[in-house]
Amino acid sequence: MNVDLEITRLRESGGKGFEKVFAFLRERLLAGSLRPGDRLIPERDLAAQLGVSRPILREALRALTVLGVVEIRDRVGTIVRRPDLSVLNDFFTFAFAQQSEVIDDVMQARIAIECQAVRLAAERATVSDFERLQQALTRIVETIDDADTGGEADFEFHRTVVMAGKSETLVVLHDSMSGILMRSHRSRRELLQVFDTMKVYLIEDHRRIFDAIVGRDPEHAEKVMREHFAIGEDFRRRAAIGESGPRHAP
Amino acid sequence: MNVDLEITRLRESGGKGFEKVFAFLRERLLAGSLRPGDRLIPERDLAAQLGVSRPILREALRALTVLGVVEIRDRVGTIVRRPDLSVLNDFFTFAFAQQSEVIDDVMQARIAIECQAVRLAAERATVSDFERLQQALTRIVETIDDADTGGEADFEFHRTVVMAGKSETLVVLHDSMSGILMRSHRSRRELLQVFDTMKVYLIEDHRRIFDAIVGRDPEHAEKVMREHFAIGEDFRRRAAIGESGPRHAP
DNA sequence: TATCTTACCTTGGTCAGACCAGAATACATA
DNA sequence: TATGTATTCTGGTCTGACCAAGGTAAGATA
Repeated sequence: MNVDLEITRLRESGGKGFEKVFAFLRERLLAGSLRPGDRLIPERDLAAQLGVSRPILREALRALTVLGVVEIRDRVGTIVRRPDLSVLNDFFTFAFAQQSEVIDDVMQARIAIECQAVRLAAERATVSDFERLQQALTRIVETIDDADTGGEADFEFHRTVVMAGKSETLVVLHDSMSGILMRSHRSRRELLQVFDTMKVYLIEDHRRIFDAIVGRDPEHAEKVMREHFAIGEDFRRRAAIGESGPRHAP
Repeated sequence: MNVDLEITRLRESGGKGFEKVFAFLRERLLAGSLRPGDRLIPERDLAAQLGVSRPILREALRALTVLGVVEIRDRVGTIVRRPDLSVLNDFFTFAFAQQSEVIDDVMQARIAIECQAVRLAAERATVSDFERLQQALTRIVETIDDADTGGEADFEFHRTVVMAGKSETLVVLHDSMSGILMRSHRSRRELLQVFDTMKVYLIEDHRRIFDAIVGRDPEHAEKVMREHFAIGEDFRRRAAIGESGPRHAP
């Protein structure tokens, strides 16, 4: 009954097809009358009830899909999902990719995320996190001479730190920027390897971060992490000076 | 020519219609061959070129629309947009509606952003930033007795701080979370006002943040900001304890 | 009777072609 | 040259259809 009323109001309400259907579903989702795990009625029926064609309904469902609100399972049905923050990944990828010359700016966000995450990690990390960090650290040492795998090991360590912070939001944000940072990193990493002191810096810094986390010292952990970034920035600057022109063609 | 090659690869690539089209457009967008302001070719032509039907293409375009990447203008065409933050508010709305625990987690991200931003602000803030901060501070004092405008003034001050950091990325991220945090803030703010000491805390803390920025002391600025959040968290906790049941009906 | 097969129905995935209304544009006219 | 009109183009939507595979229940088998 309740539903019928809403649908009646839906037909009257402004909006062109897609808009009204999307708004309708959005309301139902937000109001909680559709809860995670629920299965929507078949597309054909739903389309009929909403007074739109199936393609239009599917546009709306697809829109909700990219928002992570529902999941369309082939030959099964449309299931309401508990949205996880991973959909932000898509968005940030787009958002950041288009302002491509702002890598340095994105770096500020990465620093923000990691400094907070390492604090949380120092408080919340479990024994398994310690193990994972230890492994990542080992891998950094092992791959110290290789640019490719070395870069990956570096990122992996930092990612492990963030995950040890147990904040899904921070993890997602961090992952979101990893893509572009990774890309920019790839283009400069050869340069970095020319410095021999780099190796020491890479290994020692990460070990100190690890120690601070294991030592349950958030304050110190952040301090070390911040220094780590500062030194990295310094290396990068020095490398840039050696480089003739930092402009890449798009 | 280049395009043809990609399209050929597209046809071969796995994925079911929608998936491949979405992935294709995504690549073009990310790669930068499609830039903000560009108008896509007509749906009919694009669908034909991609080897899918128009409804499927529209599903993909709709998906990109909710991500804020493109804008479908009726009877005009599909225009590539530079994604703005409003999309994120949509998302956080959904995420929040179904699990209120996210708030606490998002708060960690806000702390991360602001602590980094306040550091940058201490380094980069201009005289006009100082003025804006001063104004925001004044407004906090003026609205100290009103829950509604007081909350806004509070947020405005923090937003001003982030903007003074001159990092576009941090501003974007911060704005993204403002929506959801604002909403949660609204529901608890009455509770906070019961403490008289709150007023002192609110005014003094913000003034100390302001002073640290003006004093060009990043280290201290972050410290004060962090303490500010810690105390706020403490107030919130105490308020929660005073409350009988923190569960809200959905 | 209990279990295994199999045929059928449902459901999402996709397509083709069509119609509409309004924006954009070209063109004819004053 | 300026203006108004006709045509084309574009998104918005609908209809009806076909496919492939998951679910299910009737029927076959042990």
